[in-house]
Amino acid sequence: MECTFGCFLYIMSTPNQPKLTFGKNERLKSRSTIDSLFIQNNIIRIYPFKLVWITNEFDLPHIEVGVSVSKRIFKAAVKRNFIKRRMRECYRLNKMLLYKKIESKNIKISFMLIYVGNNILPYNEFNTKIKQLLIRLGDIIDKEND
RNA sequence: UUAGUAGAUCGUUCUAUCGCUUUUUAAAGAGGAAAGUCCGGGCAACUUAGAGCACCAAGCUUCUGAAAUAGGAGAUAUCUGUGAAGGUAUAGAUCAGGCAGAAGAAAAUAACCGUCCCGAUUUAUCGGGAUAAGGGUGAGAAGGUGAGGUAAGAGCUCACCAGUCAGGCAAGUGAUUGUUUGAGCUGUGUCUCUCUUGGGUUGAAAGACCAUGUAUAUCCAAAAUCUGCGUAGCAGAGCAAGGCUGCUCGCUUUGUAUUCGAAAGAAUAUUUUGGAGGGGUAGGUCGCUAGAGACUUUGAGUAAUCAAAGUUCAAGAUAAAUGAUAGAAAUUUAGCAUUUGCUAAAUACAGGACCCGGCUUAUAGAUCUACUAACUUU
RNA sequence: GCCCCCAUAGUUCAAGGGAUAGAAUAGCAGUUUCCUAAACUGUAGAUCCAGGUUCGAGUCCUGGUGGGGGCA
Repeated sequence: MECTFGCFLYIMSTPNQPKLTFGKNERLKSRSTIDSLFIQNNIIRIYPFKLVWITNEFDLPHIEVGVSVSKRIFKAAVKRNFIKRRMRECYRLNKMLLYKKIESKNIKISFMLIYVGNNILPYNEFNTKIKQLLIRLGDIIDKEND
């Protein structure tokens, strides 16, 4: 509650920023990039998430995100959908953290969020953990490009 | 009132902010099972000269249905339940064939014990025969009870009862039921077998279309070991074949290989370069949502269902949308308090993936109809 | 999404519907040895779950549960 309220204030205070959307072109879809992503195998782990990422050169600063939950751990399709929706929602609300870092660079970052936990955590934990993940990913990309 | 049985229905609602998918830019956006993928169909591709056998499935009657291991209404037998009800089975062969562990004398043309007769002698045993009334076993033991009959017995005979088969009469569309006549016809289960009906295979990752890059079938043209200088040839290196020789080193000739030819050359094959070019990978588009549709009313029918009239149709994603947060209300449960409030908790099973019809399984809670049992009151 | 297969001792595998479900190995106890190993003897341990058919199911039928594989 606290968090969403904060985000809302952030938007109101800086109206020139782009909207917090998460449309079709921001999703990770192509099979070949996913394959190469898992071959490179750059991993960041913060329980209950795992993040696999890769960078490419591109005309604009651009980010592609995919989301995944194992069928082994959660058998019911309802639970899997629920987790994926929450992950997408949390990414959508916090994605400015990453976009700020790569504003001036022509890079395409594509990464995949994988849920590794055994049970469903409450919404606040989702939010804080995904924030941590995005901040750490931004730092790593900064170092590599400088 | 409590506990049940059968059938039918619903399966949280509203507001605000930030988003997602489709597209007509203004709307719409997940179920009764969307699930399991157990049946059946549409649709698509493949195979297609026709027929039969094999194989698989179903098997009481009748109606419905596009069809079905589907549904409705019934029939008979049997099991469960006090009951309302529910489960299961039911084509044919009294006359085809096989099998039935252990137990038991014996599991089907029955003689172990027993009963009876005859003979023998060692006088309490042996041998030969007759006999299914009695005996333990077992899921199942040669229809049951009584009388006659007999050496002893036996459907051997008779009466009654139960069943089977065949015929008649009555009821019913029919399965079947009731009644009557006749035949001494009478063990249980299961499989093979016979008959009738149906079935080609694979599933939207089916299939159709567009097509960048890379490689390449095919066609056309040119060239023929490699490197350097450089476009005339030269130099160097290496390789293959032939010759000299018994063999190696070495020397020498030719230059893509094979065949034809005296030769020039021709044909075929291989490789390279350039051009044309088909299939087709990544990716994309279609298939892809108006259908054996849904709802309401009326009529027919016990019902499944059918007919007519009217109204209405706005999910179409593809690493895969339909959400998140906050607030309010509703329902249930528990506690406090006490008949109306407060507090807390909970609100099931579960998420479309081409579309329909069924079946099966999961499911908090709520509602309606009919019926049953028990208790109470009148 | 569609299609197929499997489930038996701790593990790897057997078992035509028929008596108390078998073998190897691992476990435990004992014998042997100064001790250990090897060897020998004994012992305990199991049909994924729920219904049905049958006189009788590990096996046959139905429905669930779990695991594995294939189709680009």
